[in-house]
Amino acid sequence: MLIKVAIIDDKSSNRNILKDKLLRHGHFTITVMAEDGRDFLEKMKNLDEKQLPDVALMDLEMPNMDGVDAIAAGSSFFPSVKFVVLTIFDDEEKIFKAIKAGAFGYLLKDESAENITDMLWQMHESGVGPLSPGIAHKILQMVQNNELTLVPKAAGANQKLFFDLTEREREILQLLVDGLSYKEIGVRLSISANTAKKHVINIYDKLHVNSRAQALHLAYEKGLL
Amino acid sequence: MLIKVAIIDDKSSNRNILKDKLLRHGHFTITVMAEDGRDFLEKMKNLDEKQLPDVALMDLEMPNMDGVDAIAAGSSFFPSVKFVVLTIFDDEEKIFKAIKAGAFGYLLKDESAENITDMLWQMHESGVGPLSPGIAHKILQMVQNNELTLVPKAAGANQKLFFDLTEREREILQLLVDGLSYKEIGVRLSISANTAKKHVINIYDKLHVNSRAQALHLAYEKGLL
DNA sequence: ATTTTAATAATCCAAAGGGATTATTTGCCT
DNA sequence: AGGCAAATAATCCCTTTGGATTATTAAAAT
Repeated sequence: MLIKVAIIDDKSSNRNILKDKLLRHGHFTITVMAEDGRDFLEKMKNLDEKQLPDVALMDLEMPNMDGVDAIAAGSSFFPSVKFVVLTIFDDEEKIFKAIKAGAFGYLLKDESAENITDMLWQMHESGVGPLSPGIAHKILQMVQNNELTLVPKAAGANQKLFFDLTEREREILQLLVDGLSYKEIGVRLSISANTAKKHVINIYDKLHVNSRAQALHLAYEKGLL
Repeated sequence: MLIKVAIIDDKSSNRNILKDKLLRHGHFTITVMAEDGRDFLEKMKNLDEKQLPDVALMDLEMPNMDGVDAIAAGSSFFPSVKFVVLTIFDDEEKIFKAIKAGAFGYLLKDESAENITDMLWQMHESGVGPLSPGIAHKILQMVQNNELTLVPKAAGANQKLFFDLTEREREILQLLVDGLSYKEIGVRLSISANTAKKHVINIYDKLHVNSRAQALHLAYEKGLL
């Protein structure tokens, strides 16, 4: 089974070199190539499930939309994709932001071709996010320097009592949360946009709201997702 | 030049196996063996400079004085020594405490003999603290789960992690999250609905989305509120 | 067997939302 | 003093939503 990879880098030479490295390894296939974050998200939207990458190798500094923003948006809208930073930058600010945005790993470009492919392969085998040693070290130092500190996790009894939504309605609510329009919901579920709309209005009725935003608010606040 | 190593572990079999592994590698010599933290500090006091270890491989759970306390005290009194945790424990609490105490690295005992000696050798060569991949992964997750958070280093420096929203825009995003329409936002902030709308569209621009639902999705997922 | 519920779908209408553009004012930075 | 970013506001245009209503079908409950 080939690992599907997306490559996002503003320099075409970088993209092509990386592509060659990965293809030569034999376990990877490239399904998306993009030259910046905007281009990447654009291309991801028009991708069918089969082509959805397993991994997105993301450069950080890019025009239009940088890597951190692309990871934040991408990891939110495509949660199955593992976003791995691949960059020359190793300053703490960028590392922290990228991780916070949802990066699953952080690799430095001065890593050898073998190391990069190996670490990605390891990630696929073990499910463990790849980190260049220098980055791991930086993170340790951030903790030691009190730049990072432990936050007591708010122990919350997470009870999800639904507002008597039917299964179909919960399914559609989830798509609302994901930001789809009636049309898109229709396509996704193979029903007409009109029917999708009818469901949504029924949901509003049950939740006693009258807009998407309010429905999402409730859904998030009350843990209906 | 041989790397001088201290081994601190309460089980003598562990100590001896580890010692053999390191000696077999050829680049290491063992200058201290101790069976707990207290024993370790005791022996370190009565050591001349020549014998001072470069690295201390420290188990965590030990009688009398555990590894965390030993690292805290040891890294304070012997700052030239790199303390590396070597343990079977990988729970977040222990990881965090050990790092906080001054651990320079954190290795898991299920790592192969070659990996451990290699990583210690790497550490000596590059000055970078060794981390088992599983530990690195745990730390990433801690950051992502908001269990670790960036401490405001310069007081007041308002953290805008990504998307660079202005204060006004964050304020308006919050109102979007609360389900208000342009009109309502206008009334609430004493501005025209048109201006509210302009702000919202600017927010969409920065978040790279094009609907309320998508904006809320990002806001919730990435904690922009 | 019949009633009820859920899912499907369509149509009409008014309101709100999204996008592009242009313009003015304010305060901050150099 | 001049330049620049942010907040304010309006207008035009088109799409999407939200709401109400009606209708058909399949499945579940009574």
